[in-house]
Amino acid sequence: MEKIPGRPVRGSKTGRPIMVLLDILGQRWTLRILWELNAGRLNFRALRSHCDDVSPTLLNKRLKELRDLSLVSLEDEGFGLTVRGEELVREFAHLDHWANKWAKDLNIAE
Amino acid sequence: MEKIPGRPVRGSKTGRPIMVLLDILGQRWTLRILWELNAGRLNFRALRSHCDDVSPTLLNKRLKELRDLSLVSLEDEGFGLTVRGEELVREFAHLDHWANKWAKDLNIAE
DNA sequence: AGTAATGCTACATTTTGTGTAGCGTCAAGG
DNA sequence: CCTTGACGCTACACAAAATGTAGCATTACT
Repeated sequence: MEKIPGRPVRGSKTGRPIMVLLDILGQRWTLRILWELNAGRLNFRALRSHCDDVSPTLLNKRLKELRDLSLVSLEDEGFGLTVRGEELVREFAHLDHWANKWAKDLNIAE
Repeated sequence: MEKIPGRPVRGSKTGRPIMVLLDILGQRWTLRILWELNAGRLNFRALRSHCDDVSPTLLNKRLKELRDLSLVSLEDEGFGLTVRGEELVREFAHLDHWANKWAKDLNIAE
């Protein structure tokens, strides 16, 4: 079934946009794909290798979803984020920095 | 296998913290759990019902991971975010607002 | 015609998630 | 004491999702 805000989603009968979003981002590789595309456009095979050779089956599935949701587009230069996609990634753009700090703290704490 | 920054993860041989993080957040219910706990402490059963009755098997699994990573803690008042967990959620705290705008735009565009 | 690159599909296997029932522990009430 | 109820959590059979490998169809260039 297609995932669209307003439509109920696995894990939420309401279809509240935030729940749809969390459901989508909580699928394997979705976050990673957005992350990799944020660094620049890539064609299918290049994106695949950037994503540690995720299976093409799944990559294609995710790209379809992301394109349906207007977060990713495919143009001559390859796959890339739409304006909306860029906006979304910007919302958690500090994750990289945070993750490094977190990792450092964890190593100390354990 | 345990998920810890520095350790290779499904989808990344390097173990770069950001990759570990994206891998964890990209598991079903992880983002949602953090989101629900961000609104306040909850006990196991309450959290479960907030998460649309996710299976206890999985909820327990996720909570274990999140506790290992010092993002969630269990105290007398129930499960809740640690200081680090709160920090993390803050990194994408604007998602709710963004998701509403996104949903509105999508409905117009389709 | 031959070669190479593109996005993408098929399919058998493995991994992950689901749903229901219920266990073991503990604290309060009768 | 002995139920009763709430707690975190586990067992297990079933279903869904992800993986990995091979390769197809199309386009463009030689």
